Order: sequence, then C-alpha cells, then structure tokens
Amino acid sequence: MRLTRYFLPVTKETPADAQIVSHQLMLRAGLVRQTAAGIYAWLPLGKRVLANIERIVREEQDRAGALEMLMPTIQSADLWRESERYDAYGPEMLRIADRHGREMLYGPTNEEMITALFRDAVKSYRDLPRILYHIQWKFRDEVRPRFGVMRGREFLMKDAYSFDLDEAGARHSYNRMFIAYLRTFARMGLTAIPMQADTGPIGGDLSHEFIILAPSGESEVFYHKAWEADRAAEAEGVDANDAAALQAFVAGLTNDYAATDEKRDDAREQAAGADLRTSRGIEVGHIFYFGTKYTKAMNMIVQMPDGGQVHPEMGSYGIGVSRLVGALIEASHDAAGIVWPEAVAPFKVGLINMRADDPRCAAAADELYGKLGIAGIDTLYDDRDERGGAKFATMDLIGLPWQLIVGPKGLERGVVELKRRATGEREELSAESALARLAG
RNA sequence: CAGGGUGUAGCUCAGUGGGUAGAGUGCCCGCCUUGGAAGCGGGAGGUCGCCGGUUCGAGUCCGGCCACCCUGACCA
Repeated sequence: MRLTRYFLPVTKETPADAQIVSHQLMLRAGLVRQTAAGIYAWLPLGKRVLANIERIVREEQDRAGALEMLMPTIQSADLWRESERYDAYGPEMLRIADRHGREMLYGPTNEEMITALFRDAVKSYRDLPRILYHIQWKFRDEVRPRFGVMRGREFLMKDAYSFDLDEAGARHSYNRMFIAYLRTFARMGLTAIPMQADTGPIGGDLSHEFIILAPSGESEVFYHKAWEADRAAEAEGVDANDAAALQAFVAGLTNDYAATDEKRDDAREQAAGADLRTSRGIEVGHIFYFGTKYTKAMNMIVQMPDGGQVHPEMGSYGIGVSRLVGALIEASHDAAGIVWPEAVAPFKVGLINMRADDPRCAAAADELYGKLGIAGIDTLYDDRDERGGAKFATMDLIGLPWQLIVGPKGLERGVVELKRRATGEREELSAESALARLAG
C-alpha cells in the first residue's frame, strides 16, 4: 500500500482525552477514532490489526474443533425473559424498541440465543458434544467507559459455547478451550496466564481468567515463574481428543500458582517461595463452566440412549478481540510508538523512500515495492514527499516490525537499510538480500 | 451512579475589567532544503458545545441543558 493513497491520520501531539498509553497511541497512530463515549470507529490500519487478531482466534478455535457461526447483535427481550435475565441484567443492557414497540436489546452476550438455537435443533445425545462460536460486536452500557478500546461500551468478542451430556464431557470441552487459549495468545506474542476465577454458584475449579502481563496493566497479579515459559509449546504433544491425557496436562499446568489480587493464596505463595513473581495484568479472556443453568431455565432436553433425558452441560469461553488491540500495545510499545508483534502487525514492512524527489531513489524504492508485492509481503510504502525524519517518526509510531530504507547514500554503494523496529538494530545489505530476509 | 473537571481553528491550548478571537502545530501555495517530525514567505480555516436571560454590546456575567474526561463503585 502506498501511503500517498492510504488513510492514515497520525498526530504528533497526544490527544487530551486519552490517558493510558495504548489509547494515546491508538489515536496518534490512526488506528481508531472515538465517535461517542466508549464507541470507536476502526480506521484502515486498526482494522487490519483487528482482522489479524480475529484470524488467529478463528484458526485456534477451528483447530480445537469449535464451529464458527454468526449470531445477530440485536436480540428480542422475550428470549431473555426465558432465562429470567431480562430483568436481572440491569442498566448495562442497552434496551431499544423497534417501530412496532417491540422490546429489543443490543446483545451483551449470547448464552440465551445459542441455547435457544441449539435447543430447537437438537434432541438427541448423538448431536453432542458440540462447541459453537462466533466473533461479533457486543454492547454493554458501562457506567464509565475508559482506557480506550480496553473498556469500551461496544466491543468485538469471540464467544464460544460448549454443550455436553455430562460434567466429565463439559470438563473435556473446557480443557480443549483452555489449551486453545494458551495457543491463541502465544501466537500473538503475548504471555497469557490462566488464573483461577470466581465460578459463581456452581463452584469447582472450572473458571479461569487469562491475564496478559503488561507493566501498565489494570490489576496486580502473582504467579509462579514457570508461567513465563511458553506453555502452549508444552501442549504440543498432548492429544486433545484424549480426555484423560488432556485433563492430566491441564491439571499439571494449573498446579503452578497464578492469582489475581483478589484471589491470592498465602500458603501457595509461600510454597512458591523465590519462584513467586508479581506483575501487572490485563484480562483478555475468560472461560467458565456453568452447567445446566440455561438448559434447565430454557428447557433444553436431549434423549439419551437408555431412554432417559438430560439437560446438557454448558460452558462459555470469551476472548476480548478489540480489547486485545489495546492490550497488545500496553504490552509492547516504547517512547517512539507501538511495537507490533509480527503476527498481528498491520503490515510486515514499512518501506521508506528517503528522497521522493530523487528519480534514482524513487525508482529503486518503486522497484523494491513491486518485488515485495510479488513476494506477498504486506508492505506500507511511504512514498510521500516528506523529509526522512518525518517518515522515520511515522514508521516508529505505527510500529511495523521492519523498516526498509532506500536512500541516496546507500544506493551509491548498492545497499539498502533494514531496521528492526523492536530493537532498533540496523543492517545494510543489498536489495535482494533484504527481500530474501523479509520473505523468510 | 456519586464526586470533580473540561467544552474556543483538524490537534494542543491562550483569551485581562464585557467592546464581534489568538498562538503553536497541522493543512494549502511558492521558495529553499533533505538520514530522525523544528528553514523562509504567503494563505485558508472558528455559529467560541446548545438554548435562553442580563446588557447598547456576551467567548467572557446569570440560568438551564448536552457532550466528553478524571477519581471511586462496577466490569470481557
């Protein structure tokens, strides 16, 4: 993409409304614009990041055997009356009326809808287990939106719902998602730690919040140093279809202490001893098992082989997709701007033509741009007639992993410069070598 | 929701005792420059959040409303 044809409104100054660094950088780097309190428009660069996160989430959900679907944003109040949550939910639910005066709402979550859909279509044990998911916009009318997209009112979320015949099956589904979450966040370059969370009225150990470590995180977290390793890699040898093996693996992992501020455990912290670590964290995912809460309330029954009938056991599994954009920036930025992990970066390479008015320089940059395109490398080409300093500053701000710099000085010697955004390392090499490096 | 704060140019902000509005930056044109956003000259751009009141006259004073932000409670 040529920058002269792109829509990238960057600003040098920090917008007054933004307090935390991710929010400031998202506005400055032209990722989003706020349109109302807690509601954001995603500009082209931000949309690309969102799409990359979605893609990783989708691939890992599919790999875990979950089935993608898409449920609406607008739901009817009657559906929520079935579970008796319509009155229970409170003012966080955005309630609206259609032209006929029918009561509708902008969905804050989809348990009722998925339960109704699955209930109406499934009557036999043969159709279970299943895990269904979708990636959809939600709305929760937060009293006080803040932190940019990290705590907006409208947000993009992946939510999955599992249906099983019994609790053992539900635990297996839970464990599948547990592993999928480790993989998902690891692929984004994040250290995400599952921490025991409140399970509500059901109790047990089947609820975890996935917290990513970020110095500017919203809450304080405590964990065993074992969590600093790549646990998703440890899961590679585990057969997710083998319920016992999977359970043993998850049990082994969760044996390593990890807790949020509210759930600290003195005894376990003392046991961890010198291996105890503390950090700040941001919640990016939450998985939990809630049994038959909805299947009973909404009367979902399946026939069992022995003629009996059961209410399926459910779990639900959320990932805050739009929140992750902010969380990733909190976890990865420096004084100059964003530092995108390569897997989610909006473009892999920022190509800089140092001298737009120098025909040789422009021709060399144009040629490189063409070759990058043929090689299938996502490139943002700064072909503006600006000074080098302005181009460097823009590239550093938007945080593309690589900067490829074409300037008259280097061309004299037949080299271009490749700079790694994360470390600032620079290297001079031939255009061909640079291409080969970036293609790898 | 309670408490507090702020609304003036795209952005960051000034605006004295009431007299119809400014800076920096950004943007446009020209020149000059060219390896880290900072050269020179010229120019465009504002119903001073909205409604009402006081006044000869309101960005400024008074009343009401709206929006946004901060702290807390709450939360993917």
